[in-house]
Amino acid sequence: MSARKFRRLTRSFFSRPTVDVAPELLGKFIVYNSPSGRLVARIVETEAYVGVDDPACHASAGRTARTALLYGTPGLAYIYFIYGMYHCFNFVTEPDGRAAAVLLRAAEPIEGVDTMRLNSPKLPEYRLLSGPGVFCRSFGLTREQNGWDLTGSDIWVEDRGEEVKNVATSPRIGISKATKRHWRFFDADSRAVSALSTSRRKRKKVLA
DNA sequence: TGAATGATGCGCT
DNA sequence: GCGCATCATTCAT
Repeated sequence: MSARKFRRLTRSFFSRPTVDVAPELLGKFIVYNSPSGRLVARIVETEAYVGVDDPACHASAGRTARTALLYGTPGLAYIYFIYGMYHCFNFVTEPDGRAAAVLLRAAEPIEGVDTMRLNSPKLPEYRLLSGPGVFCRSFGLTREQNGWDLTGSDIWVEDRGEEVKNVATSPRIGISKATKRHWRFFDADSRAVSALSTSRRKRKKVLA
């Protein structure tokens, strides 16, 4: 039960090609020592945003004050504000100089469910972290945590030796560019995976 | 049950 | 000004 036996991901894990890092984050556990207690979640859905040549990646618009983080140290958090009310959480990837990141789209609540419920009332437990905006809201992550080191002592990622049996891919969600790239990765056996309501219902039927 | 839309603020042209 | 890596609610069927 001790967290001691779990292997924490180091910076070298993130300092690799983004399309390798994104699927490998599935089944890993993100741990956050939040002000309201320890939060743990199992990652079940990610997306790769691969550098200046990926039209969907923020870095494709060029290096700006906001995107400078993407070009820097891998293993940092890139958190941005979107649609006037939500935040999206990313793991910065690839070596210094290459601007890329992995968006965390969905996870399963493991510890700190009561805190998540306070942040996202009305949601059933399995949907508390189902979607990038909802994940940040339930975890209490905002731009205040932008640039935090994800290999530090406040927030980190653990490999608990669990395999994800069925990794599925699809085009990335909510973007209008580069939709041919199937750079969304998810655990096909998790009901916490985000999706448009239609496909989610179909998924539940298949699983039932 | 599925499609459409309103909320709401900021970064960039 | 416009568009945005979203979500919850409303509306049509």
